[in-house]
Amino acid sequence: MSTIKDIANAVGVSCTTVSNVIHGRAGRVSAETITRINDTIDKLGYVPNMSARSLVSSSSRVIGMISHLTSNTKETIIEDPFHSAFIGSIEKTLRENGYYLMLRAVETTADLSAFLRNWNVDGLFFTGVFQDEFFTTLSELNIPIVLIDSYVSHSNMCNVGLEDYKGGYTATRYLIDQGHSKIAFASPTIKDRGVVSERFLGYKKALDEASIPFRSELVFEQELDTETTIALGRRLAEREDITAVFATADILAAGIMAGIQQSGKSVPSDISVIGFDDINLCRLTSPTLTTIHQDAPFKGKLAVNFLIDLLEKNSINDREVILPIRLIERESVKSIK
Amino acid sequence: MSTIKDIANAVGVSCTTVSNVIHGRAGRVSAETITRINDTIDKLGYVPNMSARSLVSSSSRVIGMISHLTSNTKETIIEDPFHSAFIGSIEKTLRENGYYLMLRAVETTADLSAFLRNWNVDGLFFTGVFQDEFFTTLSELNIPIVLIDSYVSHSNMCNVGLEDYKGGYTATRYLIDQGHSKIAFASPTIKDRGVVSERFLGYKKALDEASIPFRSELVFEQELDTETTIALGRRLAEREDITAVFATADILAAGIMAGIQQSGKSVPSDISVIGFDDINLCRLTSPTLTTIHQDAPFKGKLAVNFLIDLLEKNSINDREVILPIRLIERESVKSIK
DNA sequence: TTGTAGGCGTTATCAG
DNA sequence: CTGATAACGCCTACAA
Repeated sequence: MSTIKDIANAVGVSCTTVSNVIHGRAGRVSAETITRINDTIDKLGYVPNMSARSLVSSSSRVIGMISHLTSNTKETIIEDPFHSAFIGSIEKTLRENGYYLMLRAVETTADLSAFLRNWNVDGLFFTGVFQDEFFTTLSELNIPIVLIDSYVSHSNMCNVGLEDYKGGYTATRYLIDQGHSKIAFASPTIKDRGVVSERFLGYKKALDEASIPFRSELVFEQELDTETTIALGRRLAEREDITAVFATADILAAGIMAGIQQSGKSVPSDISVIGFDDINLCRLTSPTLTTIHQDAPFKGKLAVNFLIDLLEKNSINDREVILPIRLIERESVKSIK
Repeated sequence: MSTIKDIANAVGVSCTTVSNVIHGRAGRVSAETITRINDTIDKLGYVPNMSARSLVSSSSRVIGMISHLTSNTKETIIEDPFHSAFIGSIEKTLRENGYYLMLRAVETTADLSAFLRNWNVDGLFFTGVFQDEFFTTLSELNIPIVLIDSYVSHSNMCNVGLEDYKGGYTATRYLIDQGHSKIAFASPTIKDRGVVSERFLGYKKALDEASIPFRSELVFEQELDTETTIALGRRLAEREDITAVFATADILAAGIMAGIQQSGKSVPSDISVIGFDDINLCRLTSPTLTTIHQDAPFKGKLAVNFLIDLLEKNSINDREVILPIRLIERESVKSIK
């Protein structure tokens, strides 16, 4: 547990000099002292005490990845298979830039700001933020924030998003092009100005363009747990007025597909299914799942780069990146032209 | 950003008294002062500066969840769908007990100990530790450590594991009971004294008990990425000397199943498949996947409870918990008796 | 080129 | 019951 003082004593210089060397303020120290100090640092195995640094500098190099717990959401973001896909790439990039990642779930805005002040948190990642009280708190926070998959914007935040509208449109349009017109829409709760609502608007747009009347009874808002999604598949299988389903998440699509199949019907012969995200699962189901692809690890990487630019006060060219989607044709959609 | 000093000034007492109240050392403070201080704390929105606490106490309430990066493992544990399942429950329980969770990937033991000293880390979670140099470092660490899924033990660590041997045995025995004798074993690299090797031993034991000779050409060690697992399924489908496969992970089993099906063969008619873990995916494939169940969130919860007991110096009844497995029969195994 | 000194917010010791 | 005071490790004016 050696400290700067130990190094200073060992070398026979003052703490200031050691500190200067550690921070690369080479101009003020003789070359010889620098090497002697560096050697001693290695020999004694000195590592900085971040608490002490944090205390004196009011910043910590701690980045929070926040998961907003709502009353009906007991799961944290971390458990969601899609989001966990990019947390690894976030940790990696942060680490390579000298930052540390804390995972934290919060229920209230008070929880959040307490957490931030507890640790002098330097920056934040947030996913799926809506235009609500929470967002207001965030916008007053005065630390760099990168929003992922959120349709809100503010001058001191950056956004990494996806062509959700286009994705919804593309999926639906594809089904229409294959001859479908009785197309169900399945998703979690459609909250205003969120990822899902954008995809929903895309769905409606495609219908509209093809002069297919929108029917609200074909919209199914569901939880994403496996039981519920399979049950939905069963219900869908019984209806005569549906030939295709657009599900806004692959796990939902897979559950629906399983439910349909368990009802003795077939995908895509009886009902076609298209998903969203292109997670690994898509290639493991039978039939394989046609879906809208997005690059989750890349999303994570972009988010970190944004945050690091903000933290290091680099100039930001844009405040927002919207990643492209693309259709991946597999086997779960049948042409009925 | 109010501090203890601010509170002290506002109330007209000393920092010491405020600190005493904050830490519930009620005996030394008058009831009236206590309420006045608490009121002011609420009014001013005081939250403790953890860096300052950490600095003076050499402990931080930070718990590290460490992911060991090896040269051939670029992925961090966090990306693994099975492990990410319990990280949420770990964060939750830690938080409820006043701890904070840092995620960190390390390559070397030096990385690890630097990290620990950077933050005065109070405790650690580790998964899949082997009897190697890394373990030696861990055992000299002198902070509470909880090992998950690791077949090494040490006096200052606790273990949360699973009946892996029994799981391997049960899966294989089940296949045998269904009339199979040409049973392949598929897994990631079998490292000595690891989860996989235990399951492998269980597999061999079951074969042995049934007087089925072990054939090393039926052992397939593979990476777990989707491409590779599907390719393995294809290879397996071409062989005449296999009627069943035991895969040590559901994602592997699912990939194999997909590969078999994509080769035009059928599961379970041509080849039976049994997995391990019982993740959600098992109910989404077609046929649904017969597997060995384990309770991942519960594993996480146990691990945290262990760690908290160690941290708070509660007496530990056992240093080790081995969670039970059980067979879940679904549709991917066919009786050929 | 190097050193001194004060302070970041908190806790603990000891004295009143 | 309450209050000074020193210390944790580090940083940064400012001084030499």
